[in-house]
Amino acid sequence: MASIGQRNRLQYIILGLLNQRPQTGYDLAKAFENEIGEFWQAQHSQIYPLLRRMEDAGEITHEDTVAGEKLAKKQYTLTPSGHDKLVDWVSEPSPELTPSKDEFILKLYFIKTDKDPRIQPMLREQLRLHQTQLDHLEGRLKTVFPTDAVKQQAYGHYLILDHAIERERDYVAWLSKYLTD
Amino acid sequence: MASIGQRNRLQYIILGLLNQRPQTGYDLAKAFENEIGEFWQAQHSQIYPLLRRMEDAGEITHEDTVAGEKLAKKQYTLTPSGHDKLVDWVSEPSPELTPSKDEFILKLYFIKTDKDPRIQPMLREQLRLHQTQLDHLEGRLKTVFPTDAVKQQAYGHYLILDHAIERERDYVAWLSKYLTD
DNA sequence: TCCTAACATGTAATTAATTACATGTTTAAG
DNA sequence: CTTAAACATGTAATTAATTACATGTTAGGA
Repeated sequence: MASIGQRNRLQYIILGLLNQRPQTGYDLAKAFENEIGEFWQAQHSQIYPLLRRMEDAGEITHEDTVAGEKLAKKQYTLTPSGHDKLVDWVSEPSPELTPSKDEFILKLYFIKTDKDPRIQPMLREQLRLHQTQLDHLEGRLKTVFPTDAVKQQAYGHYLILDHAIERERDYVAWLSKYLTD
Repeated sequence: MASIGQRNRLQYIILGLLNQRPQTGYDLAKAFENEIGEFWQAQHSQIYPLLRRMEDAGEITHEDTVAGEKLAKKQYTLTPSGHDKLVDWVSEPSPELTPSKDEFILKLYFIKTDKDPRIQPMLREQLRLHQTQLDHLEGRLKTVFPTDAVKQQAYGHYLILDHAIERERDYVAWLSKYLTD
C-alpha cells in the first residue's frame, strides 16, 4: 500500500499551495523559506518524494515543461480529488494544541532560582532574536499587504501574518517584563 | 557508535528532570503529561531506549529497586558528566526560532477571502479550545505556586508557566479581534 | 568568457517520533 | 475477593523529518 497518513500535514500544505497556482517542487520548497516558513518547514528532499506519492494517489498531476534549452521542470496541479481533499481538511475541526517546542523555554524550566546569573543574558538574547523577527514580520506586512484590497485577495495569509506579528510582539513584551535593565 | 545527536532535545530534558531528583522512566514519561507537556512531548517508548543509550554514554546511571513484593524499578541519577552536559546545554545560546506547527493557522492560510463562511466557526472553535487551556493553566499556577516562596524554589518552572499563560491569553485576544459575535 | 548564484530534481542514510504490541505488579475501590 | 486503574518496563513497526550525497542547467555579473 504505502499510502500517506492523515496526520501528514505537509501533504495538505502542498495541496493548498498548488490550489493557489500550479507550481514545481522547487517552487514549493521555496515557499517554506518565505511566508509559510513561519508555520511549517520542509526541505526539497521531503517534498519531491511526497509529490510522487501524491501523484500516485491521484491527488495531483504534473506536466513536463522545458525552460530555456533543456532544463526540465514538472509543473504540478491539483486534480478534482486533490481539491476535495484540501476542502475536507480545511473544514475539519482542529482540536489539537501542539506544544511549541521552544528550546529557550525548555532551558528556562531547568533554572532553579531567580538569582541565577544566566537568566538575564538569556532573556536579552531572546529579546534581540524576537525583536528582529518582529521587525522582519512587520516589514513583510507592509510590503505584502500595502492596501486593504490586497488583504482581501489573500485574507488567510493576512490573518496568519497578523497572528505571527502579535505573537512576536507578545513574546517581546513577556521577555521585557522580566528584564531588569 | 550510535551516539546521540546534539539536536536531540529529549536527552537534555531527561538530564534536567533527573537533576531535580532521581526518577524512573515511568516518572519521566509522566512529567510529559504535566508541566513539561506544555512545551515538549515524549512517550515511554521513546524514553526507555534513550535512557539506555544515555547510560551507555555515561551520562546517567541506575539503581535497581523493588517496590512491594517484586515490582522492579530502575531509579536513574545523573553522573557528573551528565550534570556537566546539562549545564553546558543551558548555558549555550538558543538562536533558533522554531515554527509553531499550529494546524489551525495552517488552515487559515489557505482561506482566500474574508467572506469565507468557514472563518467564524473556525475562530469560535479555537477560542473555546484556547480559553479552556488558559483556564487550565491559570488553575495550575494557583495550585503549583500558591506563595512567592514556592516561586523562588522553582523559578524557571514559574517563568514558563507564566509564559504559557500569557501566550494563551494573547491567542484568545487575537481570536476575539476577528470574531464578529 | 568565466564563474557564481539560483534554478531544478532526485536518492540515500540517518535520526526522531508515533503507534502498536507485549507483559507483568500493585493499590484502592466496590 | 474481584476488578480496574495506575504502576512499571520494554520492543517492533512505521512514518516523519533532517542531513548528506549527487547531478545538471540557466542567467547575470565581472
